[in-house]
Amino acid sequence: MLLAEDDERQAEALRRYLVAEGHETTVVHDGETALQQARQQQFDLLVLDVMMPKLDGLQVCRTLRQESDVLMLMLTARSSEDDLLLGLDLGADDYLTKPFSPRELVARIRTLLRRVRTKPQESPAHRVGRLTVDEPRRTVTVDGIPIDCTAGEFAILAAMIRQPGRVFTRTQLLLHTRGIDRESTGRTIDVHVMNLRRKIEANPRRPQLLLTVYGVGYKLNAAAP
Amino acid sequence: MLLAEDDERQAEALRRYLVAEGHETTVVHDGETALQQARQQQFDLLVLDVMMPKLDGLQVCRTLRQESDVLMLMLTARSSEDDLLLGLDLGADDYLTKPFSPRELVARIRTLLRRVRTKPQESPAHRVGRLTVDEPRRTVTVDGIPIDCTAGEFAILAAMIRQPGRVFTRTQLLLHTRGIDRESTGRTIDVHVMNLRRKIEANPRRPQLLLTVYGVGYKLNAAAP
DNA sequence: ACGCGAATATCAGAATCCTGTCAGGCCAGA
DNA sequence: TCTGGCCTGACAGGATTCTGATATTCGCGT
Repeated sequence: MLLAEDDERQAEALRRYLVAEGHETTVVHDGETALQQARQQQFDLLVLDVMMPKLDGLQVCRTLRQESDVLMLMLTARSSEDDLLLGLDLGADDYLTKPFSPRELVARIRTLLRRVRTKPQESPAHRVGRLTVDEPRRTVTVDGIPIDCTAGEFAILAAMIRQPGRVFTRTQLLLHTRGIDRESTGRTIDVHVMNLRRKIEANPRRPQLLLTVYGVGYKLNAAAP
Repeated sequence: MLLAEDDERQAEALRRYLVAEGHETTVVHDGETALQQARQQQFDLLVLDVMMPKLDGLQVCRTLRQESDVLMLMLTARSSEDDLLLGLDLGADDYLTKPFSPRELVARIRTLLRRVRTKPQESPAHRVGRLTVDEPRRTVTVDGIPIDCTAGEFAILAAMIRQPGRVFTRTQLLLHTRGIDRESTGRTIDVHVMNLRRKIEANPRRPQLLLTVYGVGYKLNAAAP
């Protein structure tokens, strides 16, 4: 779970509450970092304060909703109805007005999570052919043999194995490695892919798993032995 | 959608609001009838007032949650936190305290529905006759046999299969392949179409799928075997 | 049915773009 | 400071796209 709240004291109080409830919680203090983290890691839920430096919660919400279906719960000090409606319309899944009790936050979180958890039974480790990627553990194996991956390499693999077969452009992959939406004319992604192939492919010259889609980007071969 | 609210005046006001939003709405005035209706019909969402005759909203919620995963939104006049927590823990998906504005109700409903609707959205593969085009995967099949396409060829097919039967001019198709508006007097598109026909048509000389519209451009035959 | 001009199909070489790969510099953490 | 990872720019080989020229087909008027 990601908690984005710029008031450090309040953030810490909430974090303890959440951890006590059994939620692994990452805390950030501004919108930009929140966006970056959310793009790099797959959280089960984001708790976003509306008022934050650099990028406010509403902007983070709107931006992320374009890219993902992750659950988002907004916190606001303001109680104006318009803000509330705006938040929900932007794609937030719930909304809480300060001051609120930690118990209520926890209850709403439980409700949101129950809704998604009862639907897709997600297995902890993704698998495609002889390749497995375990996101929580950050481990990669090929034929059961563990592979050492750097952070960037893992981000690319994780993004791709979430939707095997789907084609990702370099820009999309950059989003997952760096979080920031930055244009890059360079060969960054290519280099990462090359390094990955050296690690996971039997013959890096003839990739079986990590395929290139000429003129577009890369994809994982969903139909691999 | 099922609306269970014992105050007839308020029920009618909400019903109008919901209908205006495009929701087919059934109204009942007590918990027993609500339960009965919900068991008979499959609603996309139940809006339950907590205070109702015969069976209150919390009881309806608890009972139904044993039997189904239907979305439930609770309305309550009481604002005590305990009631709120109870409602959510019983399995409600959202909770609204009176007085609330109809706009807020509508916004929350939209949020709840969006979440479930975006879930079973997994088959974005277009199909016309024996041809299928899967955009995220960038795959093309004819009679289930995968076809190799270049980026430009795929762009043309994808554009056309989004609106089968519609005629595209060469200029429009160029826009899809090159992205930018660029004048071309040449035979570029014709060449791509020819290459495509070789790949997807049984007899490229007598196209069945990718038809030419003399003097205008090309189209996909929407009525293909 | 026939012929004519215009539009399209086809071909192959040229021009362009894309990727794989390498080496060097930069940056942050140990 | 040192190390490992990341980014950048350059280059070559290869795939794709474009460009003309030429052949074929179409629409239409006779």
